[in-house]
Amino acid sequence: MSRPDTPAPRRRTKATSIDIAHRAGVSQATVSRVLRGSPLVNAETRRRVEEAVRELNYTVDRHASSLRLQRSGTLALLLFEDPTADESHINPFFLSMLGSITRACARAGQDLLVSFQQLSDDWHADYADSRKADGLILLGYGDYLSYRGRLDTLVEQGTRFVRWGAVLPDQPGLSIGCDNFHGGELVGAHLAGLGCRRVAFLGDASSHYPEFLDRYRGCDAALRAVGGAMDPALQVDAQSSEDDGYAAARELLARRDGGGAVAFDAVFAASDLIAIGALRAFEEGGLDVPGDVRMVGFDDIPAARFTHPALTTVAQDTTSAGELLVETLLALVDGQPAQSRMLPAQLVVRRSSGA
Amino acid sequence: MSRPDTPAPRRRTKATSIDIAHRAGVSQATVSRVLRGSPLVNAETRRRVEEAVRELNYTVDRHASSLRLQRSGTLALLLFEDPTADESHINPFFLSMLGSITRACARAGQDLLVSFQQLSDDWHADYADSRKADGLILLGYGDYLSYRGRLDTLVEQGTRFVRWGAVLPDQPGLSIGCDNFHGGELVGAHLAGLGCRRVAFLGDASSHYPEFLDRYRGCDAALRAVGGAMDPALQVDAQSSEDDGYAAARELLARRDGGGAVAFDAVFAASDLIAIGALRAFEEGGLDVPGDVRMVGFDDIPAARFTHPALTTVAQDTTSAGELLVETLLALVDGQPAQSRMLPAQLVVRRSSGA
DNA sequence: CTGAAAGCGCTTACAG
DNA sequence: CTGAAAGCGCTTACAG
Repeated sequence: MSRPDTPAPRRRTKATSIDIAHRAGVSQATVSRVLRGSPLVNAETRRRVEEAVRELNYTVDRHASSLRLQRSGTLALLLFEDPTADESHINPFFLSMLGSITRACARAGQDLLVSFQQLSDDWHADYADSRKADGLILLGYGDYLSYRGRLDTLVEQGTRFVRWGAVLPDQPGLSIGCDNFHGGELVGAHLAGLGCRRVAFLGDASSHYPEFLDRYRGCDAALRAVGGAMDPALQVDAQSSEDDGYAAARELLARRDGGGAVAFDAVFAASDLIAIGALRAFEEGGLDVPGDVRMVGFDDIPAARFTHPALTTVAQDTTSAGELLVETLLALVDGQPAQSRMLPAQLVVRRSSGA
Repeated sequence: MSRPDTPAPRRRTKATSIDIAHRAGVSQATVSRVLRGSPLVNAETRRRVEEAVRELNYTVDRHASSLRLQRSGTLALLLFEDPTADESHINPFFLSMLGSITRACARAGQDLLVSFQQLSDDWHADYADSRKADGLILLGYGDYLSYRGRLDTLVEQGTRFVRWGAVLPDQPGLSIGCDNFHGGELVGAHLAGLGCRRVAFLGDASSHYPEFLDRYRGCDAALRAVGGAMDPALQVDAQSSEDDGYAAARELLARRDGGGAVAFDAVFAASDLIAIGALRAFEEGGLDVPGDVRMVGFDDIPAARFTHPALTTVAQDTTSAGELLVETLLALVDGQPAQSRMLPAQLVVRRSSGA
């Protein structure tokens, strides 16, 4: 613990490139060159500067650098939430996207600013305009048609952004998304193979929610291949929460038992959270899964392995998704060509479908 | 789609305060005063400036502002991970902390930089020194003794930081944590009340992992109150993953059936993830929970509701935790008094303890 | 290969 | 109440 007799360092005041320059006996410009890896620096000079940098524990001031470069080295992740969502819970699927995006940013040497937004907030102004971030990653459920206009504004303003969601033909900006149609097909084919023909769908299936709609259509296509089809009487709206799923399943039971008298032998829930809510409603209603009804979800959130019975679902590759989102956004920021992309979906069979 | 005949805006070049000044017919300094809410501005002047700001969709450039103010308005969350952890999965408990911290930052008007770190990385340099953030929030499991030295360095350098974890007496910097000892007591009292006297503990219970150690000791204290005690022969190391829990439970079974011949009537898993792994091991081993063994976890992660049987556990108040972490860190950054704090723990009884 | 200088876009003490 | 000016800490074209 004895102090060596080096001059007492002035704490609190961080070293600047000028301090380094003095110490290394060069100009401040040369320090900057070394730090930015310029090739026009003599090897010995470089060595001296690097030594001083190490001794003073110097790091480039990011604000000064960003101001000068007009580039922040930072990406922002805006996670949109349903304003009705429970304060403390975020859809686990997005949480795992957040994890993979964070990792992808780290690998790409980018910092990541994370923010939860209400769809109603004034987000575009905040991030891109103030140059806090070079580009935006947009993530979240929500009514697509209601925020589409915002995307147009973003494009108009020249903001660089990539969206996670349905990959649609005439869409503003770029999107990375799961191949939801094929995911739906996998579900439909799986259920059809098990003899199901009356597949209920829990989830909005309109152009307001294009991801869900694609899942619905994919399932429909697979049923049609065996002479069946989805029945609109078996579709009940639900957005994304467990409670939505619970309510939707109750509604489905009411239709079956009420005047509607519609029968179903399987349920395709548009998300795992919806499926979990539905599972609860069925358990309360005395319906056995998969005995009486087979159940399939979508997303493969961690909890899907632990539901009772364990949930058959469609996994989206969140690791690749995060990488692709970051990669695509950086291409955009660098003015390089970039395009929307769809990622493969994969069926994960567990007990709830009784396969 | 027809363009109104407004002059074609020059895109790409964001407006600066000088543009606003020209438009409002004032000096650039006055624009800055208005934007920072200075009281020394005439009401009419203020109005004109605000109008120009709106018209040009102006936002203050954060880098310039931060450079001048020597303050970034940004906090950084460093999430440490076990280097051995599965790439794609983060402990759900930390994910929910992340959620609450993000919200707390938003409420406090702070931006949040999120980064995953290995305990071995050179993190302190990166964030505080480069002034990317005004302060750090440190989150994560890991061997406390092995990173303690880093905390000392942080303190020495005058870095502002708050740590989530065990609140220890002689600790460098401030910590916010759950009252782990009391959490353990709740578990011990609950199990004792159900007649258990032989409680196994799955988790490291050394000063390397002070949070787990406190949980262990709390449970021990509660058992002692009824004339029992924890038995070191029933403690098996496990860090935090499900696989650790699985392995630890297997080891426990081996001890019971092998030369050790140690009996147990309950298991207290140091985390829910460990409990979930143990549940799997017991199911494979043909042990019924809670019939043969009662099981209690810690954290109340979302999946705890869905395990089979549903997991009795100790909930930590992540919402308050996030708020307190941010609040405390901001006090530190502002040079105001701040202190370490413990948050209450709450027992959540579900089926796995057979209560 | 290196240095002196301009300038990125702000904020605020200073002078009126 | 307002403006002119200095300066936050960098990066890089320019001139040698």
